[in-house]
Order: sequence, then structure tokens, then C-alpha cells
Amino acid sequence: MIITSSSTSVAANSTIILLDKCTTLSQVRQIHSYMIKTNLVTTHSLSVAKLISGFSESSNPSQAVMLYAHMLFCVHDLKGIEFSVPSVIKACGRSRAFREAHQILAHVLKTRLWYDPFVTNSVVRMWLELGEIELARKVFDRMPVRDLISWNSLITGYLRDVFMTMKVKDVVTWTTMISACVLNHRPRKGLDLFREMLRIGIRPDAPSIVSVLSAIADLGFVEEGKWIHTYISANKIDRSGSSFIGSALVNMYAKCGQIEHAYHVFRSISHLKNIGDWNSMISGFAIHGLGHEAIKLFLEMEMAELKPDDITFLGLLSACNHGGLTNEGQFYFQTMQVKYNMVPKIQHYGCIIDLLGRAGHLQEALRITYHMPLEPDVLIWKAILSASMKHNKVETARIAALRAIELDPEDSSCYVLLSNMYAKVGMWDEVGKVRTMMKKRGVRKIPGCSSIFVNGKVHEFLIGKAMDLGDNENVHCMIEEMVSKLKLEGYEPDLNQVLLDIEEDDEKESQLALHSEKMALAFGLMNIPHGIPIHIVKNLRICCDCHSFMQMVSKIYKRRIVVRDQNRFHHFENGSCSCNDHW
DNA sequence: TAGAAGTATC
Repeated sequence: MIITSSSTSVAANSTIILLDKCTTLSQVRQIHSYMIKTNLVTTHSLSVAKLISGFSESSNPSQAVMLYAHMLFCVHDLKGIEFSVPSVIKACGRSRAFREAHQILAHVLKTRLWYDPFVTNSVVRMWLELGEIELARKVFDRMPVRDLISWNSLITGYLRDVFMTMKVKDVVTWTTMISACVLNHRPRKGLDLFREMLRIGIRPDAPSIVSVLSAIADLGFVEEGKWIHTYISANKIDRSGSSFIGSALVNMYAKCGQIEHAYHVFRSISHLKNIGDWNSMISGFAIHGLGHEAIKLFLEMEMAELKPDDITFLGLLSACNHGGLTNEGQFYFQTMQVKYNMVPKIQHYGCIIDLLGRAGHLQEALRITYHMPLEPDVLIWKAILSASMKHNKVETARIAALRAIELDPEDSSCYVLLSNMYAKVGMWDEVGKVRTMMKKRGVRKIPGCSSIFVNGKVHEFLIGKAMDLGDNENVHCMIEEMVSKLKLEGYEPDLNQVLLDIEEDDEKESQLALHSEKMALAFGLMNIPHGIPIHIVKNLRICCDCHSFMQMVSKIYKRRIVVRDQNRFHHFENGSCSCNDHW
């Protein structure tokens, strides 16, 4: 557990680490009063809230409950302690503290906290975590405000409950759960379930393998993927023409950054390749920015007289988009309509609009947006927004952002992009307004998270924070070293990338240096031997500063770096990136 | 007895 603020002193960090190891209330009390005395933590709510929230996610969540109780009884003038309630509720669930769970619910019911969906949703999740489906339902039925999160929690709870109560489960039961996890963006849970299924002796079949490969592809864990690949061969899992295994393997290797391996698997498919096999390979080339390779494969497919479908064209257009092949993209957008008589779907429009926008043809992109036979969706407006930002069209960006927000008010990325644009041109008042709008609507920015596989283990990083505490301090030192080394070579931090309205450039710079992908990179440099590429997976799009940072590191440290961001792969080598700054 | 659960997507 650690405080996330970059300005936190090393002393405070060490003390908090110490706190994390306490097992009794008296120990927590002792150290906490020491922190107050030495001014490491004031009795102000913010630092206590951080402590409690940190504890609630730590390996010993009961400490959050203890500290909260301690604060309530011993520090009477503590303002804002109610902000810690959701963390305490979470901690009750995680530490299986039934008695405290009932107590805190009684407290919530008596106060205005009952009208805060953030709090009541936490209560629902707590009961579900504790296996109390009926109690969760009772709270759900009675809570005054229900939002999407409330419904999602309940569905997940019911699903898990049904699954847990089934005494006899077969491979289909497990596969249903695994694919539900993948669909709900919980690939790690899906992989865990697959392992559990193997452990209890259920033999996987083709669909279960396909599901878990999809989870692994999302995670980018190539070692796990190789293990499944070996398992398929050793156990002669069905690889007939009707199977999806070929395409799932190609997809897995491509999304794990091993495009050559994906291609090798594609070529070695022994049965007559089905459309899915081709589509996976074309889409694989697309995320690696290999536009020409995708086109070549498409032509080969045509030669083989295989009829492309809408996903083939989406892959192809996306490949042209990521490869910067503007003319080719427009040509194939026509081809699908004229030669193949296909009606483009919203996704095809999205792709071609994005392609035109990136290439600087913003007017043409807008023309299509306003004249297409379908209603433009949020992704199209986001494409227009990105293009406008890239070419400094503030007014178009503003219109596009507002349309996107109107269509999906809960999508934080639209607000972030808009705020990003205002920040870029220094309109800090507008940045503030966007932030207020987000706050009012309860929209929260998705935190950037990067992961890296080192020595058989996945290490995750959030901004300024290694999930594995042991890594944290070394990584911070390494980043400092890297920044100074790069500055000597001309690196200038791109402070426009910092979305917060921070006045001081120093503070902006330290925020920037702590981006999760830089943390993962520093960790990789320290722990991955020379000659072996450093693979990083990021949940969001890589920012411009991190992109140029990686380019420079690849040159100065003579390392190959492969980053998979939300959209595509970036292969950094000798100072340049495979995306040619086109992403 | 077969079937269910499964891939590729801006």
C-alpha cells in the first residue's frame, strides 16, 4: 500500500509501508499517532482517506476498518471522514468482516450517505463479496438512486452465485463463464477460471481453448499463449476446418506482439483456411501497422476465390489506416461497395473517417460524417475530435467532443480529449469547466495501467505506483536516471500532455515522468537482459511524450521496445517507431 | 444422440 501523490516524501512512504505490516489495532494507532506528530500525515481527511483507501486494497484490508474505527472514536474533529466510507465498506467485504458490515450499513441507513449511489453501490458489492445475495438484493431494491454500476454489480453477483452453487459443472459451464469474463473485459479472471478448470481435472475442448486464447490475447501474456499452443498439439485438440482454433492462435500471437509467429501459425494451418483464419491474420497485420502485408494477403485471398466479408474489409481498412495508406484505404472502401456489393457498416465509416482525419483531410472526413446514411456514433465523433486536435482545429474539436459526450455521457475519454485539447492551447479555464462537468456527472478518468512480463511474473504499474511494492523505489530512481540521460541528448518533456491544471512546470514534469508505461519501461530496462525486447501492454493510448521518450530510450539504451496500446502496436528501435508517428 | 460453450471489429 502506498500513497500515490508524487510529492509524498520517502519517509512517509516507508512509514506507510510499515503501517501496512501492522496486524493489531494498537500497532496501527501507534504508528498513526507517530505520523501525526511528525507531520507525515495530518489529521486532515485527505491523508486519512488515502490511508484507508490504500488499506482497503492491501493484502490486509481489515486495517482499513480498524483505522476508520480509530479515527471515529479518537479524533473527534475530523472533517470529511465520510469520504472514506466506500473504502471501509469495500474493506469489510474483502476482509469478511460481517459484524462491521452490518454496523456500517446501519450507519449508512441513518445518514445522508444512503442517498449517495457511490456508497450504496459499495454496499451491494460488499454483500455480494460476502456471498449474501439476498442482502445485496434487499439493498438494491431499496436504494434511492440506482445507476448502471448498481445493475452491473447485481448481474455479476447473480452469475457468480449460480456458478458457485452448481455442484456438477462440465466443460460447457466453465467455457460459458470464461467467455463471459472475456466479454466483460475481465480476461485475467477468465484465465484463472481456465486454470481452475484444469486443476479439478476437466479436459478442455476446442471452444474452451478458443475462449482462453481470447483472454490471453487481451492480456498479452505470450508465455501463457505458447503453453496453450503446446497443449493443443500435445492433446490433439480439434483443429479441423470448422474450428476457430487457427484464427484464435493467430489472433493471440498477433496481440501478444509476435506477428511473425502469428504468420507462421497462419501458414501452417493444415486444413483449408476458413474466412476467420484470413480475417485474424489481416487484422493482426493491421494492429502492427503492416498495411502492405495486409493488402498482399487480401489479394491472395481474392486469388483463392474466397469471398471477403465485412470483417475482412474492416481489417483491411484498419490496416490502411494504421499503415498511413490513405489512397489505398479509400480505394478499398470503394471496392467493398462497388466490386463486392457490400453496404458499409458504421465501423467501416468509422475507419475511413479516422483514416481521412489522420491524413489531414478533415473536410472530407466531416463531409462523410454529415452525409453518411447512418447516424454517426461516438467513435466517429472521437475520430473527428482526434483529427481536429492533431491539426489544431479548436472549434471543430469542441463540436465533435460535445457530440461525443452527448452520445455517451459516461465515456470519460471524450471529456479527457476535450480537456486535453484545451490544455494544449493553454485554455485552462475551459479545462476547469470540463473537469467540473465530469465531477458533476460522476464521470471518472480511467487510470492508465501498464503491464510487463518479467521472470515468469506479470508486473503492473499505475501512474507513479508499482502494484508490487518491492518494485516501486527502484523504478522511481531508474526513471530519474533515464530522464537526466535523455535530457542530455535533447529530450524535452512535453508538458502539454499533463491534463491537470498544475501551475508549476516541475510538478507537471514529475507527473509526466510517472506515466505507467514509463514505469514499466524502467522496470523492464532493469530486469530484462540486453538483446531481449521489452514488451509492454497499456490499457489506454500511449501519450505523445511517452512515445518520444520510448523512441529515445530505444536509441540511447540500444533496446528494442514493443508497446501495445489500446489501438495498436508500436515497435521502437534505434530511435524510431514502426508507426511512423501515425497512431 | 446431439447439443451447448468458441475466433477475426473503428
